[in-house]
Amino acid sequence: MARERKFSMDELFSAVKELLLIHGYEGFTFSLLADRLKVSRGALYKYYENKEELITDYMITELNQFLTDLQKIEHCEGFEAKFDFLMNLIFDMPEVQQLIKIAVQIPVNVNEKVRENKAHLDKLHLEMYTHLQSFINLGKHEKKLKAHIADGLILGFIFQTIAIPNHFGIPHSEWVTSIKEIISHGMFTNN
Amino acid sequence: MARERKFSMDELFSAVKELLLIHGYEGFTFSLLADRLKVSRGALYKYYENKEELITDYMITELNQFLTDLQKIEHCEGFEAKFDFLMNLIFDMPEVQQLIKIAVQIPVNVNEKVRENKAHLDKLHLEMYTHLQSFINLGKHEKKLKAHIADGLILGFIFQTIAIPNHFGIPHSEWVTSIKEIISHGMFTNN
DNA sequence: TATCAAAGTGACACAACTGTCACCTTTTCT
DNA sequence: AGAAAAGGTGACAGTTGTGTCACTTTGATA
Repeated sequence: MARERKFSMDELFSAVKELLLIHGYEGFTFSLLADRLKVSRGALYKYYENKEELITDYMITELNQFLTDLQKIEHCEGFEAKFDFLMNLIFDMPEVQQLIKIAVQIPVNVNEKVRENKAHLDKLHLEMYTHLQSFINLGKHEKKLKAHIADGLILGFIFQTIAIPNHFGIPHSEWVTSIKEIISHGMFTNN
Repeated sequence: MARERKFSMDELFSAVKELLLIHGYEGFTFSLLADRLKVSRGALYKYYENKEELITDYMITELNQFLTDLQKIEHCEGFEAKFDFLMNLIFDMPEVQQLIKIAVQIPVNVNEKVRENKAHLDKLHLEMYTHLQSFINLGKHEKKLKAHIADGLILGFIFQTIAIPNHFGIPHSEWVTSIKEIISHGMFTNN
């Protein structure tokens, strides 16, 4: 016994994502979002008390999605298959890195709900790193990854390179292939 | 015949930089800046009509500095020396990449001054790429850089990797050495 | 078809940022 | 000492965002 909603949760979150990436955390407002969803600003307050709650809620959903996909890395046999899987996964969600950076900016002292959400986010973030850590351990154990390079750098490297802006419009498949090659064997020739 | 200023141009710009990196373009305000400089907001309007003028002006100074330093790459003999020089240069200004991203967000339709500044910035940006382009050409000509990897990707890669956040506090020298190694020869072993 | 709960609206009061300006302060030059 | 010029201040009006709330709309169900 309820009226139909003018926007689905999916539409809401995809609008949040879009606006966050364009305007950044501080530039994101309920007014922008309401306009975008063709709804009055007041309607949004039926669901969230403030933008911090909304954004953290969205981030949790996004990170959960990423983690669910990431779990499937276990189905890949051996380091190289896992590496390929991971690269493709990250290429499908190139914004994850940027969103995590935005998440850090959210103040915690807004209310209890936000504190909870941030804690939840931290948990997910940690879980993500645990998974990736075991991937790196495998790579080093199989002697595929250089042992003397710090794990944190390997991780950071993989995430960061995905976010390289393709200013010159290089075709996607060439782009992906080349990035994989640089990450694996560098941009220098072997002479 | 004038009164002493409460802040130097250097202090102004370094405050702008700091606040920009923390709050992003939309989160940057004259109020924040005035507080930071311990000056009234009105004082800032003696120098700049709005934040767009101020930010673009700052960016021009920053990019000019970077370019001046970059020119010195010509003093290095051969590709490998130039590569080392460039890596060190970028490591000394890891924020350049992030600032350029912010520059893109500045709207052009504020006033004539801002339009001019943006055009100037574009010119400097292009000049920077021209320099780097000839660096890459040299690398490919000396057969040090893989010829089949697009120039735009090589550039993007170098810039982007510098900005990898060192979350785990790996010592700077190890960090730099490892990044150079990955860029040059990848993170895979040669088996 | 009458009811009721969820969804949505628009107005209100408040807070923050913006741009301007009359006025005050400090310094230097004559 | 007095004028001139640049630096600095605080208040004002305007705009945009925030959070709340009484009220209306919608649609399933009893």
